Amino acid sequence: MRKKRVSIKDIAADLNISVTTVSFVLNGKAEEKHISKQLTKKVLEYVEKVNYKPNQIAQSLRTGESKILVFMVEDIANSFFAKLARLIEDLAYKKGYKVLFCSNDNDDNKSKELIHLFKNRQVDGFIIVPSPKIQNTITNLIEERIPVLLFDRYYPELDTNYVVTNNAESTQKAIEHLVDNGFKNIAYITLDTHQSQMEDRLNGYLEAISKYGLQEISLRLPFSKTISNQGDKEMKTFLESNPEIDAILFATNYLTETGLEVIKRDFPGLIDRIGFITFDDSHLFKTYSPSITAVAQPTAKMAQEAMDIILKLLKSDTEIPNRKVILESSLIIRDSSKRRF
Amino acid sequence: MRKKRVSIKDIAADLNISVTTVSFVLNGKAEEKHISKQLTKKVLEYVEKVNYKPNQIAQSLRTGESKILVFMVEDIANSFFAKLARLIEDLAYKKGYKVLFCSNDNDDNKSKELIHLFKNRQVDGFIIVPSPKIQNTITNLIEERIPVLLFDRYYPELDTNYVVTNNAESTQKAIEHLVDNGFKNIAYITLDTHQSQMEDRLNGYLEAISKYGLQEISLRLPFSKTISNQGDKEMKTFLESNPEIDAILFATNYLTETGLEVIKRDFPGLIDRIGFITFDDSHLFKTYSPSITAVAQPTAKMAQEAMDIILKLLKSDTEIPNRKVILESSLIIRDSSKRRF
DNA sequence: TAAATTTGCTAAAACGATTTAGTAATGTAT
DNA sequence: ATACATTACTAAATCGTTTTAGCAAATTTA
Repeated sequence: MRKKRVSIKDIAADLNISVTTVSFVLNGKAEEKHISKQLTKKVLEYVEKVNYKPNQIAQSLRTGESKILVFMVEDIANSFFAKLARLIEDLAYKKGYKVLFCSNDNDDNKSKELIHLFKNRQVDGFIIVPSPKIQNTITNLIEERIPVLLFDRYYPELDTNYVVTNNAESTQKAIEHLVDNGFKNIAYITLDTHQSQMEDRLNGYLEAISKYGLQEISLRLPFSKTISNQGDKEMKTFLESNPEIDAILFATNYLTETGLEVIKRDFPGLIDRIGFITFDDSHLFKTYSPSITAVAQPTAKMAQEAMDIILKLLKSDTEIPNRKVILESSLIIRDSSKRRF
Repeated sequence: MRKKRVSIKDIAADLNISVTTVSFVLNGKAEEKHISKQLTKKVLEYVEKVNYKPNQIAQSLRTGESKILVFMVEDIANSFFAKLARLIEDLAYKKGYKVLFCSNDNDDNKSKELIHLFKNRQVDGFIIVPSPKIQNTITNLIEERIPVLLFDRYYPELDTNYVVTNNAESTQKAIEHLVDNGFKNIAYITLDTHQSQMEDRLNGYLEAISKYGLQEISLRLPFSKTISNQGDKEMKTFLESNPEIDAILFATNYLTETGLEVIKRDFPGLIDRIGFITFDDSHLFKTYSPSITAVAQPTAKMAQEAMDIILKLLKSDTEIPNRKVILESSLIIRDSSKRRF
């Protein structure tokens, strides 16, 4: 049998006063509600003594606030999202919010289910890395005036708050850098999805390619939930049938992992002859052979902006103009993208 | 103004019946409570029509159950824990539980604060990667009969449920493997903490060393919250002052990251001459140069066992015997630990 | 046909907080 | 002396469920 926790009622009974009084004192309204200094002190001391902590579930039911935020990502095991999760966790706790993380696998049904689940738990707000087509669900949230913020990707046709990075410019810069280093046949390996982050990255690549009058050589892999070895075979045939390739840009981190495997296994020595850039940095890229050039997204800033926005939404009851934040990624240049000879 | 959600009361009013009846129907007790088939059907259909979903906060308040589990780790950004988080998330959701992840930075105060925080939120259970000295807080939880499970590390003096891996045997095997490959001066780089997982790993190393009559060469770095470049300088001087070292075993993943940086930066070529093994595998180790041998903990099994245990605890009101699960890690042998010449 | 049982349903308490709308007692202004 | 304000506090409603206890009508049993 679980020991009964002390409630505000117990305190009131023990002190022979009403729960109202206790509640007022606990909520710092003693003065405003004309509770005498002595009684206030007495209550506070007793509360301290019995180590009373209010039941947050009851508070939530009464106030409608849960002090819980949801951070929904594609996959919390992905290092990019894990990193962000940690940053957001820290910022949220500082403001008295807890964070429920969940992974949607970029799947619409899962996203919707999760959102409904959390609505019923009265979470206070959502930071969402949206799957391809959940505009309606997002719209519903907005109409119900629940704070929502899209993250990492957004819907161009939907007027919402979002925090993303300058994806097009980033790939563009990456390609320019490769061109500067003498690479001419630059391949791009991405996912076959129309989500903004990927479309933007692709557009950046295409624009840069056309700007320099280069050939487009791209591989668009279907999105699959099994992240490991995604597109293994496709990449191999792609590289075999395009032997002119002298540089590759990968659109996201797990594609890069597979890419490195394929290259190292099936094309020995190639890694040291081609230009190689990936989206999303990893600790190990610094010491990899060759060290890997990466587009690093400003995770700390992204988390900070996200929290700023969601907190603002939480505070104001009145409609406030949507904020659309686009942060700059930086190209961390390492050996893999330099002409080496 | 947030649109008011439909409540069980609304439904009762709309159908001109009592909330009790609605509740019974919704909870599948229609038959047991002798609610007629027709009325049951009517209620169900109406509920479906207005898309009613019970308010879980109210349910929690009434039942004392929140359907929320806490998974407290050292750092959710650490790939080992992020991976586990995802596995646990998936298992929990299948059973109707949500998971709150939080990071304690291996700090006792933070751990305690978090635990208190969540107790007030009436979470149903805790899976905890405990910081060095929170035995008392854990004991309190147990005494309050709240389901707890220690994870990744445990307190030998505390009789609790836990899921860990065979750390001592793992490092022992790792050293044996290095010995088999002709390495003789095997260094061990670890954290200066007395937590079980690290003590066990150290003991495994020491036993193996003494078994083969080798010299102990170990570096114990103070634990620090800033994970990046932890012990950078110490490692450098350690390697400089122990030039006889021909192999290194790293006790945990972030030490390995720093280790690789130091070796690649300050001791060019060394990585190809020494034996190198790390605890915790990474995708990139497979294609690293040289590919890195790693002790891989059975994350999927760990998560599964953890959920099994916590679910059992959640179900039974009666005391059940503590389960102490020790799972086997596997040594994934790659080039870095082989004698190469 | 009376008693007992079953059927079909509901009123109201409870979970633990917050908050509105009071009351009684005292103090102040006119 | 009367009206008005202020002080110090509280009763009761409320949030949205679950659950206990119970009632009236219909049905079965004796």
